[in-house]
Amino acid sequence: MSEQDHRFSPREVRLQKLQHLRERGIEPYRATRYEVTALAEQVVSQFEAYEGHVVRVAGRITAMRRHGRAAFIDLRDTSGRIQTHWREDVLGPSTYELLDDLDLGDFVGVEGTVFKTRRQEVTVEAQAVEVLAKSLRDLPEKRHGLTNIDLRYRQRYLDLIANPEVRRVFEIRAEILAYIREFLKGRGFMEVETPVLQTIAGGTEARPFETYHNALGMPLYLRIALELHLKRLIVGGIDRVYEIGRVFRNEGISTRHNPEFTMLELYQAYTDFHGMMELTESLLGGLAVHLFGTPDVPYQGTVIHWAPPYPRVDLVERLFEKTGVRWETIQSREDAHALAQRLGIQVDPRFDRAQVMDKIVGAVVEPDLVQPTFLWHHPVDISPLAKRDPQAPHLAERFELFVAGRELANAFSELNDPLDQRQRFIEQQKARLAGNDEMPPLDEDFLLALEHGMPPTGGLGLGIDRLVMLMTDSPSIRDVIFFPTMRPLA
RNA sequence: GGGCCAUUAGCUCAGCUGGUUAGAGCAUCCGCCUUUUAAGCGGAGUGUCGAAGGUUCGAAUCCUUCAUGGCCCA
Repeated sequence: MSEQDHRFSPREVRLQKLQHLRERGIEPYRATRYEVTALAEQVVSQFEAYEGHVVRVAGRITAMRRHGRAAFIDLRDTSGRIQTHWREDVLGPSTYELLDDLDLGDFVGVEGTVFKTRRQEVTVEAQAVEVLAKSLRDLPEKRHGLTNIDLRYRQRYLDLIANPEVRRVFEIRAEILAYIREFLKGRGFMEVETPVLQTIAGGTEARPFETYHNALGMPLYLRIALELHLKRLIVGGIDRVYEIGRVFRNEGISTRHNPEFTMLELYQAYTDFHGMMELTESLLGGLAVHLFGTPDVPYQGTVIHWAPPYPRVDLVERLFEKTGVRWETIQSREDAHALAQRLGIQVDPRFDRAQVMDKIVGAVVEPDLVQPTFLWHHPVDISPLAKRDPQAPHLAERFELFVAGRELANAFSELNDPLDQRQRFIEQQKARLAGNDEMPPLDEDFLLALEHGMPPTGGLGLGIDRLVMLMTDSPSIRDVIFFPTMRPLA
């Protein structure tokens, strides 16, 4: 290396080192396997068992402390960090000089004897080393890590290297998914996969992404919900069925919204929304205890108590308590906008009655629901797929679960009256024609399935990303999705 | 869509009431160092100050527009 090296970029310096290694007969990308006999964390935590024995460890170099003819080289593998010690008189000058061409970020394998240093650090005294891969780019600075939030999402691998706590969030995410699958298996549910590409994106109200199938010569849409296909499977006799899958909504991006996110939807025949409440409480209470050994989990400064039972709050009654207004007295779009104005709630003037009422509930009822709470008894006119309450036919057998003021789950006694369902779809078409472009088109194929007969069924949808946020104390949905949707760099 | 904020070295950041040649730590490069661990000691270079215009004798700094991102609102 000459004194002119400062004129080269970090990448150019590393390319020169790569070339130098090759000139010495070492090909850093040739190694295909390295027989690892111990993980870093094992050697450290089980030092007594490993002391004096030879181990083979492999990992990324995260620190180099050189002391002339000896050096401490930290390696990081999937389990953690271990220190290795390289001595020129042990390795021989030619091997020891490899250090001149190694950088932070390179992968090496080290074989050597386990010992403890004066400072009582468990260390591998290298007897043989092997270059396993060279890194051509600098890693983020180690003291502060990578804090540029944009880069953390765009180059998540650097975030994972620099900020070890990030990995913990995704480990919990994986554990949550595993627990849900285990729980549902225990209750006799079958996991299925249904189409992502659909000719009609229904099951909720949202703008879909549109694409085009060349061979069929027709537009297709990415699903916005799992609902309508899973109900077809209920019709087909799979009495307990669920899917955990990605759904796509062509809407804004925020700390709570990513255009693609993960939903759990499950359907159980011969039960209703009360059954779904019991299942939801049992699932979530058990999950918290499984993850943390306690049902009390902190979220953004508040402790959430996940243990069942959760309070049931009647939406219409709570709205009346908060505003003095009964939902059924708001008959028109104009009434709804007038109420919003009286309450000082800003709404899009183009909103129809149901959209305005939804906004009002969101503003006056939902923020108070910090501890897990079932908000139930939604009006039928905002619940097009839910059964009517026989005692109050304008209200639906439906609930939404709120936690930390946000909707986490949505469930109902599924509407299985094909004629009522058709009428509700027709109402949606009126709203669609009136300009509400979140309304799905009428789905004749689904109605055909319903007309063949669907048993009484309880259904539940639950936002996995929001659940992971709550369980990992993450303020943004981007903290629980490895690669959130980002505008590409120019 | 609206408001506020941010963008300076590979990374984390200072500098901003306009004023000499834009700084620090980590990382990098050179030299020394065989039990260090934010190793240490000595030396060196970091750069289209997000982009384009404008004001000015003079702009990282002030103004405008744009780009990207963040937070809040819709």
